[in-house]
Amino acid sequence: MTHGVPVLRIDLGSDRPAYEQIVGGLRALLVAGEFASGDRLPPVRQLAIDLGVHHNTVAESYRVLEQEGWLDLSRGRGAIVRRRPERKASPAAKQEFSRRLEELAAKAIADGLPRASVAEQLKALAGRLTET
Amino acid sequence: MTHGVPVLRIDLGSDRPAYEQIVGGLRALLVAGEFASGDRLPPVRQLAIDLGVHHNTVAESYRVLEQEGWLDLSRGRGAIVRRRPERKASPAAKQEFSRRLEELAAKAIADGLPRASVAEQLKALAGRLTET
DNA sequence: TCATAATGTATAGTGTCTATGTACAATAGA
DNA sequence: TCTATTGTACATAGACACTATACATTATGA
Repeated sequence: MTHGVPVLRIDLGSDRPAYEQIVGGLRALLVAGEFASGDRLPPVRQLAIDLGVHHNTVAESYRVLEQEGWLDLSRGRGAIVRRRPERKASPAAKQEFSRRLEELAAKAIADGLPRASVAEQLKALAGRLTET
Repeated sequence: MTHGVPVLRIDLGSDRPAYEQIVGGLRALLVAGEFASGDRLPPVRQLAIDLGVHHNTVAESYRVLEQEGWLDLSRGRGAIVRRRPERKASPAAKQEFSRRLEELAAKAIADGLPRASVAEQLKALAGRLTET
């Protein structure tokens, strides 16, 4: 009955689909190395309760991550984190990232964040990515 | 009959809604100061043809930008860029940006972009935002 | 072993969103 | 005024997001 700290939080009021927020949040944790290979993610029903959504919504998210190679899913056993082979970036992926990044920053500035503040966050993340 | 360079390009194959890509792309241009107050955006039908979508789809995008204060819309006259009062960033906006940024970077890395490359792009954008 | 709980999966239903087709209304320009 | 230009309104089709419910598989422990 481990009901420790929820792995994740989402914004139900957001116009962004819940399953997408879940995928994005978990992927970020996975990329950050927060889970070791063999670790088990919470059961869909448990995470669903924590987040306030239906368990099928969590299941859908898990399936996306399985598709991406992050998870092994099976009934009865759960969602197990997998060692995932590095993949080679497509040129499209790089361009997509570039575009989305620009749009995201523009949105933040449009929302009133000072450019300096946005730049600061960008540099901070860049630093976190290159350290070690 | 000015049919100069298209203002914008979108990816019709993307799972991202076309109108959202249009909004995001135009907003980025607006934030970058590519349009002066009083400039006219292309008529919905013209841009629709350039992008390969229905004119109502472009119209929906224009309406979003009008809602955000970027445009003045009216029949017969077109979509005119407006001077837009700066707004004060809500705490939620800052947190939202932070979260989205992390997820975006994680997605890029998951797609195979080297962390160094992602960091590079982040720093490059930060530089562009702070110059001048 | 066997019953039961735990866990992911399948399917159907409902409401919303996205994009389009078509017709309409307001403005500009000759 | 007449016509072209431009944004708008509304209906429709299809896809999508989320939920309810039942099912299949695996683990657990008596």
